[in-house]
Amino acid sequence: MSEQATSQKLTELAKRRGYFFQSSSAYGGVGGFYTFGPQGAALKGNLEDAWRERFAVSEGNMEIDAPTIMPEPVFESSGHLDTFDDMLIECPECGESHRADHIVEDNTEYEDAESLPIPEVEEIVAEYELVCPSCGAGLAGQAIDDFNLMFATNIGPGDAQPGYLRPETAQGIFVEFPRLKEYARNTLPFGVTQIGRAYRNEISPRRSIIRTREFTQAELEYFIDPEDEGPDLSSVEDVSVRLYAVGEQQADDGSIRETTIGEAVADGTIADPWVGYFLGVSQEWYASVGVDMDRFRFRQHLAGERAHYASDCWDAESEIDGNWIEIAGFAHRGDYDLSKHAEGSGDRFTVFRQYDDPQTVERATVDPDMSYLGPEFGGDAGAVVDALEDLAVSDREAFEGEHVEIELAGESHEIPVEKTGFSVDEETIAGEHIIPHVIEPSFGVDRLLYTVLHHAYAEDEVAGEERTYLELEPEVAPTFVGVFPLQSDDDLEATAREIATELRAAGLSVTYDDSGNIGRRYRRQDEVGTPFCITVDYESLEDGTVTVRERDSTAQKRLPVDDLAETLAALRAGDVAFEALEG
RNA sequence: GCGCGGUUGGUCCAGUGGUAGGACAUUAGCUUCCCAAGCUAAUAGCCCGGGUUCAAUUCCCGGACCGCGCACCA
Repeated sequence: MSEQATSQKLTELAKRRGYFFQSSSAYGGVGGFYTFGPQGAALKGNLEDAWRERFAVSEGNMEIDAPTIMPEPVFESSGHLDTFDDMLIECPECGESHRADHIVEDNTEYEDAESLPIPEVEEIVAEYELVCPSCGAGLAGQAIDDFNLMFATNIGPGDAQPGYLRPETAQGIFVEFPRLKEYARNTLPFGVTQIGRAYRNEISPRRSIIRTREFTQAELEYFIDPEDEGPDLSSVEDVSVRLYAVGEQQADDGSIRETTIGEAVADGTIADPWVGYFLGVSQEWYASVGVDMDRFRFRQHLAGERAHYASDCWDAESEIDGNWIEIAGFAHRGDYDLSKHAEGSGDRFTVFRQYDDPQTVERATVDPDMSYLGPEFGGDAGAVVDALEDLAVSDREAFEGEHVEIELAGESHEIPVEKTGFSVDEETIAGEHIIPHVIEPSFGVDRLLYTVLHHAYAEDEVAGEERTYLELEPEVAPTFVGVFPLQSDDDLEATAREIATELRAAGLSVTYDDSGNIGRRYRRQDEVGTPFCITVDYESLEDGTVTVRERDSTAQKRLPVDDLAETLAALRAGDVAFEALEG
């Protein structure tokens, strides 16, 4: 079976069995939007729960849930208004679209064409007689399209304030930093997670749910002290990883570096130990939810590819149809985001770092007697105070005599020292305000879901009949167990329904099915990836046991109904293997 | 956004200037003591708009959507 065929079969299966499908198709459909069906929504929820458990709960991080619409100034500060705004110019000859700002920068002395207004760029194109990079046709007179990847909207009625649907969830965390740091009791490091939707008005959505206009991200923003030397790597240093670092990419000979997190951090391949830590945690987590590690790697961003503020950046990639797709990004963003929001908002986006040993400094200050300076200098009194303050800092000795001399507008004035309130005090400085740095692991949930389905897709033969099944991990499988009566029979059906009800009460995702023969029902569950099926037969009515059948092996065991909920819960949690069960 | 190809029951496809057929799936009944079996029946479809025509699912034009290539993917 070719990879291409797998992808087509998977899309067909996803539609037929309720994993995902094009939205609004009754109205002709709309590009780049997908609805997750009953199975897909459950799988997505399970993946999000697993992510939350690993990256929020286990790590001791805080989860928040911010709005998807934010006002324009947020995106002015974050840089998205500029960088998500493309100037496209279309060639009248060959019809290809190009970035007008790039053409201008490449062929003229203008260096930052992106920041110029569109009419000006159009003028430059005409003035320099710039041509299409593809076919050489002249571009003068062609209109430049302003294309912003962010969805714009208005907040409130009337002269509403402009807002945008967030193009990434991260800003919802960054803008709330001043409050979030309070919840973290002003101590670094701390992490904040968010699982939510983000929106990008893609020019050309493609390839099923891999590139859509509305998608779900699971992001962690981990705030560290800029001088932080990194985490304890002992829990991840032995994790084997496949790294497609800059060197391998430049060699372009298909090589990949097989190493461990510990080694890669030690030899500097992974520049930042925090990034290394999250790569290790993520790889193990990906494996636990069913990503095939033979079709998984970490790829380092090339210098020209990463954002200017990111010092080291890696993507997690999975292989689909022979292509590598990005399913997560890991970036050291420095203090870029918090600095920008501090600048844009005027709020303080810092944490107070106490020194190990408080520093004591001597400070010379003045506390002038205004009842003297006021009458004496009138409107110039304020300027006199400023001059005294400056002088206290720059020249304490000036205050040693009876009078202190200051210059004001070229004139010299003498002021009695006793009226200046001059004093030298010891002051203790306990620490300083610092802007934390941010490590950002950012996961694409939809692409993960697609990868998990793709990697789970399997075909085999059972008793001479072809079978399609999804080898989903029990922890994330949307339906965990199917319950069937062996055949049409009131007693069997009643017992089977009872068992289904009990298992649901125990918190398991159960489906009941009495339609068609038993084999057909097994195949139905195989195709949606249900890991276990339970069949009630006549023996069950007598001795209280049922057949439990495992999806991947199709092996069966007879197990007592009394322990069923407990046994299944253990199977789901991975505490026990099916082969190891007595029965 | 450009180019090429495509769009017919739930799914995958065939086909036609006189409004359609198969396979699988689904539902009901029969059968069936563990892997898509069999029999009977039922449900269900020509992407949207305009044009040509006595008549358009079919031909033409435009649009939407899907796939692939180019571009884009901070």
